[in-house]
Amino acid sequence: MRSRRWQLNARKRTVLIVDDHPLVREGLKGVISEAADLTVCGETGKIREAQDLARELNPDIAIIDLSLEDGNGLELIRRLKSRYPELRMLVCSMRDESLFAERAINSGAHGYINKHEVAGHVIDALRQVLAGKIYLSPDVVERIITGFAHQKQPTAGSSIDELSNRELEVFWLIGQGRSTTEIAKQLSLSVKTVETHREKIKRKLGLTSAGQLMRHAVQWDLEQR
Amino acid sequence: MRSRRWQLNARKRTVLIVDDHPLVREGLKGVISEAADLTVCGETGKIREAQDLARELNPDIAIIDLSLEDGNGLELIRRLKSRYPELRMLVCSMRDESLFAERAINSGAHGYINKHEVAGHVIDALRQVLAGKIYLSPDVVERIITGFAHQKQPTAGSSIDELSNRELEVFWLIGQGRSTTEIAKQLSLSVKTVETHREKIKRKLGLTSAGQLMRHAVQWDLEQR
DNA sequence: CGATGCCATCAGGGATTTCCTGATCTATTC
DNA sequence: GAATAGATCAGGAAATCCCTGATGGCATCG
Repeated sequence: MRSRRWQLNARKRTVLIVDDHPLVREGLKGVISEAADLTVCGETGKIREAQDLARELNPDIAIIDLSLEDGNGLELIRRLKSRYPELRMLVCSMRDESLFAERAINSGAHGYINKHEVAGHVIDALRQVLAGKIYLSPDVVERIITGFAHQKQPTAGSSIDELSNRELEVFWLIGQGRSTTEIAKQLSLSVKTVETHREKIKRKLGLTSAGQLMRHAVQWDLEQR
Repeated sequence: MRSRRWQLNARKRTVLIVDDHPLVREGLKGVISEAADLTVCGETGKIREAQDLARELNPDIAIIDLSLEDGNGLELIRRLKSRYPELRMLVCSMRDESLFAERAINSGAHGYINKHEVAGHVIDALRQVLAGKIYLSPDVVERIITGFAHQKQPTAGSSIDELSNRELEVFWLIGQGRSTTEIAKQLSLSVKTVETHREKIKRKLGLTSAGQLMRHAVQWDLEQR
């Protein structure tokens, strides 16, 4: 078996699991335990515990879900990043939106994989991230690419940062559930202008329909706590 | 003679896992494999496959998630119930609303447990359901009881459990960002029918526009972690 | 300076969705 | 068996979506 090599020459890399679903943790443990070069050193579903465990166990990599029992995974990523710059972080979320992937990467994560992906991909993702690379789910990559298709270079900023002030204003109002007419009235604009803003926003965020736009706007709005 | 009757005298009870998260399936397999009286005979994340597997494998019990790749778990429960009345069914959902527990039980399920519960409870739940009992998560029980205590609320509250099963299904799909046409296609319905469902939902929830409906649906969907 | 690019504004027009009303059939309830 | 609720679908006017294109303002850069 080729796995012998790892066992002989290198210690196993340690993985900390942070996910608020016990069954998902169980699944991850099972899958990871089959990899000869990886071992799970700890698990939790809470942000506070995750920080404690990171300190105590000093893992090589953390696999982090975005929705945790006591808060937002993004916040955890930022904290771990600032305190343990060497720690690799792979986000494993059930939300398949690049919206979150970008935010996660920007917050300091090194990869994003969603739970619907075949379990086998997790090992690949972990190894790639441990090797210093960035791992993204194929569909996330596609989404990001279409989102940045019209740009010269993929800047590190979130797509939403690319919105102009006016566009952001419209985006925000969309997130409130306002109709095009209402927005036009509130901003004293023509309905046609608002429609154009919506088109621009969609293009910049790589969205394909009004429904998608609305969904992202609402999510973003709710994310702003 | 041994006290462990099932190990000697009875075959292991077979479990079919229906869940659209590969990692959760993995976790369930791991947990169930530790029970001496239970064995996993099959797994899938799709309604169609679930029906096929139920026919081929004739499991003793199915553990079913409500959100599946190609539709609603409640629908699956109804179909399995009508075709295999002997089949026991335990719902294992990430949605912790008693709303769903009641609907699941009414649709023919024999238990409801949510994924946040400790993995150990799953075995208990499976055994109780196999023994002919109804299993409900403690918090679900509590919710139902308190719900009975409050009984009818003033209609101004506009609650989601006013929605019929079909309406809830549509509401759910709206929250996923699906368009009316997509929903119609997925449910094999006329667009007009879906439109009517949307109208009904709006009326029941006290909403005034498509935007409001979308916003609430997305918000609700996100709350179901 | 002139070219270029981004921004904000608005229009045309066909395709699609929304919104309101009403109809039919079925199942359940009282 | 009448009443109520659910699920299904249709018609038609209003609103919107979506794509394309246009205008003027303002900045930057070579």
